[in-house]
Amino acid sequence: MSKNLVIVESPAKAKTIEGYLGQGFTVKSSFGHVRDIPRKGMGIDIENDFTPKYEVSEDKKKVVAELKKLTKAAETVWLATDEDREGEAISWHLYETLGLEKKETKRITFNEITKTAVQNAIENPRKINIDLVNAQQARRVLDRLVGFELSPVLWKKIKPSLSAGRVQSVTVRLIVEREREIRDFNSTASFKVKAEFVLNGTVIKSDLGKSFKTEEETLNFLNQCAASDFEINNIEKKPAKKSPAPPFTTSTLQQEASRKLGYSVSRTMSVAQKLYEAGRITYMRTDSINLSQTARNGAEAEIKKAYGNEFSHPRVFKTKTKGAQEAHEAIRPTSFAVHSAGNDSSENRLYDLIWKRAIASQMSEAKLEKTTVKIAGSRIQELFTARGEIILFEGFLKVYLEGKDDENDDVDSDNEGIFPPMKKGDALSVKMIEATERYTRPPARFTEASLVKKLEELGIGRPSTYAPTITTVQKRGYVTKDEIDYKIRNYGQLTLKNGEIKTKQLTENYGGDKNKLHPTDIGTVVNDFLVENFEGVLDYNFTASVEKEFDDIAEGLMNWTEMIKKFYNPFHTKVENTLEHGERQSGERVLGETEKGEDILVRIGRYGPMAQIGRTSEDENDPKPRFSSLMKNQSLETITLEEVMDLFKLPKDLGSHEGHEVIVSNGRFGPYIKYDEMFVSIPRGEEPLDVDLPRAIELIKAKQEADAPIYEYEGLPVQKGSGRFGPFIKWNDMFINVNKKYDHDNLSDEDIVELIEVKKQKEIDKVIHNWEEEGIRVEKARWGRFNVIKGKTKIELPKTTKAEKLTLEEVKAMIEKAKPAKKKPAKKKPATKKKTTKKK
DNA sequence: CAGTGAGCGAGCTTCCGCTTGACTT
Repeated sequence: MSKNLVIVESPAKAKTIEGYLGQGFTVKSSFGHVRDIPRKGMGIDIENDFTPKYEVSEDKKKVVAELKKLTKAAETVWLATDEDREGEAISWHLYETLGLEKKETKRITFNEITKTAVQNAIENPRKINIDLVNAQQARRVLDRLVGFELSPVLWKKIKPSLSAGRVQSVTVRLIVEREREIRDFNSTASFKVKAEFVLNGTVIKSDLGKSFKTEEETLNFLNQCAASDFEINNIEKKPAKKSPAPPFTTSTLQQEASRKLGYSVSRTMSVAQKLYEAGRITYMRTDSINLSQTARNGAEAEIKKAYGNEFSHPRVFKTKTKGAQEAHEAIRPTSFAVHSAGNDSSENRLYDLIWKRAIASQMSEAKLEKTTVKIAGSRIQELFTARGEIILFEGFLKVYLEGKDDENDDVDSDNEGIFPPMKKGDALSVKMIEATERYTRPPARFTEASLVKKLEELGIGRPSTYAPTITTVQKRGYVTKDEIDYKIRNYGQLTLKNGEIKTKQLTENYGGDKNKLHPTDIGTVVNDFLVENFEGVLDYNFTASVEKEFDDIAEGLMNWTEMIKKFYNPFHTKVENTLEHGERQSGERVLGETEKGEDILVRIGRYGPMAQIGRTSEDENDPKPRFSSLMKNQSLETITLEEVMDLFKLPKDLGSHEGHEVIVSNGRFGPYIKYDEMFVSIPRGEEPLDVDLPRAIELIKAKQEADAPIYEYEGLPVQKGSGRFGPFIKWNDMFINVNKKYDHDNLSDEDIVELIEVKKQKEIDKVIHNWEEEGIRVEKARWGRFNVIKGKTKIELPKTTKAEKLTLEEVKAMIEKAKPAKKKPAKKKPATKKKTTKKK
């Protein structure tokens, strides 16, 4: 047993550091926080100075037990968790749970993992900083109070199981408000003019500073152009510089990987995690843009070697990010000498991006020369402008240029670089002048990455939570990335060529989006409710202002329970008031009424957004209201009366085909055709009301073909398909992923047999118990957990379960206990039976 | 939940941050 036990947060870090410390030191990891407020219940003694009740988290019991054992054997325990608020708290929780009062305990920190930094830390130990710990407790308690008091208000006033919190609710707010900006945006059109001139055989592209409101004005202008002589009016040359961006933080890595590689933020994180575990890059959850001295030296050496001395320009970057805690370095390669790394192409590409960005940050500026040429026409007032840029010295551009989010930028008339020799007064001939009608564009919807950028600017959330937050708001149904259909509009184009003006009418798509975040109806209703009643917490500056107070607590200038009390008292009063007086919210909008005077309205129902004709009345003899779900691409805020009336035209009987009825309807998964026990989805963009019988039969046939078995194995059909996790084959109710190794379109019979056999063996391997006569199985499940399965009932058991030792009796008892919790809809009462066919 | 949109109402849901995990349709 080793004399010294060092505890860090991450196992990969533990491995590295153990190498630096050598004999006499054992380095272990806590895997993050080990203790927390219980998952269920408030877990805070509000009456008693907000004392939090802490317990070792279920999935950390094993880790804690092992650390306890090692602690006993060690002479000195070194708490080497991160140097920020959460890290300090982890150390304190370890101190408390491992019983370190009786031990020689030292707190050490380093914000870079280099040999000198680690050895330095060992020579300069300190004590746990309880002020910093208290700042973390305040953060934790505040988040629990906000989350667990606001959520129940939503359950009562809107819908059960909803959630609210300091971070997620503001995230949703950003998306809801952006959508409203887009909806309310007044798009105006104007004619933008571009021209191509020729000088000594070279084409010069340019554009006009002014745009024209009407076609008439534009035509007039082009007529003047046709009668004009053009000449160079002015030439201006200006030197310019470009500097490299700092190395990556979590947020900027997510943005660039999204722009340049098309990765989602969670994919970026999991690919980066692999590179980190392989020792290729430094820690990927960081808000720092700082590089260690060792790293800067490494970069300098590599730049000089690979590109030459003149390309090297060592730099130290200072963060401007609000609330940055800088417990780690920026994200960089562990060795700059390694130009390429990773086990597959996604790892390769991300590593390449990280390497280039970090290297570029230590390289010289690029030197440019920008040229602006003004061109005048004899019969027009306005000047055309041509711009060019020449690179005099590449500098960092040799390896890397930061991407841009697409902006409202129609200017693509920049010349590639060099203009032909020219002087003021030179005559130009017109190759073409083109005026195109362009609409102003509303702000862009957020992508995952641009949302992360915004959150970081507001100081909301942390590197470790950006990706999970985006998942949460989607999982709660507040936000989706569903495709938004394009609309079509006309625009005009006037072209002057060879002295002749031609007019064209063209069409373009607009308003559609793919992979962009937008709110659902429930997200919008929840947001409006929260903003109206809890403006303080939903304020974009709420986090920033409490962060300031956390800083004061960390400095020892403020008492944490005082701070929480000051927040909680008015907040809690507001919660109580809202519970008592707040109205139930359903996002209801009355769109009109029928001839009989019944309301036609839309609102959120038990199963989502719906339309309704008539109201439920007290009198049982009154007719029941009619209901219909909204289509996926419709929303409460924008649906029209006409669209609502169309909904009630479904289900629609199209007639029959080969002895079976063909019915068009709208369901949980969108519009579909029902035909002989078979459901066929109607493709996106196709109006269900426009589908006629021949089209329906076409779709049915296509589906039958796609579903046709591709093989038969042990008497059961094998089908193929493509789902959320890529291509699969289906056999005997099992989904079997077909990985890239196979050609999914042309699977051979041998491939199919192999895939099935491998899957079958996997299924057998994960079974721990199988009581066949009872129909009960115990199987291995994800995260080291176990599942008890009986028919459709599935109970998840924690990791710590000794699954092998479970007896049938114990398992049966579990199933019994679990049953009442599983709410099963009541059996259909014969009394509510409806007619099976609508037609008489 | 791919025909729904109440029900008597019990008992449930929920936060943010720090880690890794390696399954799912």
